[in-house]
Amino acid sequence: MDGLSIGQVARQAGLRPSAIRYYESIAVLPSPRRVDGQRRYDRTVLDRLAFIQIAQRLGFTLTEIQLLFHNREEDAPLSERWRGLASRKLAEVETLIDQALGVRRMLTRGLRCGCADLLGCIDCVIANCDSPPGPTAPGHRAKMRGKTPASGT
Amino acid sequence: MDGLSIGQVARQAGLRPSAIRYYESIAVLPSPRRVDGQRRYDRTVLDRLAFIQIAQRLGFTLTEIQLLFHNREEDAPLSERWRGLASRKLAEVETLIDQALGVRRMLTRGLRCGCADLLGCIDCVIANCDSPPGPTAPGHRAKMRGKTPASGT
DNA sequence: CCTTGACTTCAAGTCGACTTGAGCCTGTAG
DNA sequence: CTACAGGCTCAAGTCGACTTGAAGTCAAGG
Repeated sequence: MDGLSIGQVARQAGLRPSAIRYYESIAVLPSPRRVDGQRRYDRTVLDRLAFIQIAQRLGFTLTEIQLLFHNREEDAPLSERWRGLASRKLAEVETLIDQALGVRRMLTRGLRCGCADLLGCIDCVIANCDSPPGPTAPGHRAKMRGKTPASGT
Repeated sequence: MDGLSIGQVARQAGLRPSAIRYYESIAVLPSPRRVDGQRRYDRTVLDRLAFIQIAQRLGFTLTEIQLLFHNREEDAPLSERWRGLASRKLAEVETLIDQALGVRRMLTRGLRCGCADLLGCIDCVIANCDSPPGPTAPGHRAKMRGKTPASGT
């Protein structure tokens, strides 16, 4: 058969057909050619979907992803806006990576130390101790505070 | 004043008071003591909130976070369930980090190369080229396929 | 005194990301 | 021929995570 059906694509991407139709409806995926009214995709769509899924996990909204994809449309100064968005997102991804490394540390430590839950572990990890939920090591708290202040009006 | 008001906490955490009340209502935050009917927090709540925000960005749901926090309740074999959840999450965080590194590469390359948008860049990056959206470097596509198949019935 | 601002509760609304359902068409297998 | 597995559209429903609105309490200040 010449091209993938929506079902095949869905299966290979780990999605439901409805999700793919939805992506198309919001222009995150291009509308593919039709054979007899049915969508036919080529394999490159799988790369797109893979990227979309990862980007989503990284906190991109579908709207942002859509912008990343075809910013060329419109009268925008061609790649200019893309670069803006992309570099902003790059920064976000970098801080996300930092934070993820932090959480990884937290979880690894948490699993190694004796805490019964994160409540203990947070203090424990913040205090940089490797040991049980002990009384409390002194003051160097507040470390991973680094969010976007944002959230206007 | 003895303890932080909900407004102060919200401001410092970059949230709205309503979000904090919401967290309390779903038991992600413990119900704090009240003075004259009003909530009074101590500063440790800020650490909790910082953790919550990061965990959310990493894809944890509030429900999961709630479980991470007080798994000690209930008849669960104490830290056992916590460890289960935590190590599952640890694995997720690790693959997330990998993927984030991948996306970072993609964005950096994209910004360095001449592509007008991600459509070009995806191919470009997958093809591992450093150059413009050229005709197409040959066949080594499909690289970053590594998701959880998941998504049952 | 009365307004203002910050707080309270509770119900309902919103937004993003899908899913589900109704009603229809179509190609293949028994 | 009929059944059944897909596919199609479009509208409505769902879920998580909050926000908003209505209606009320309370303390400080002009």
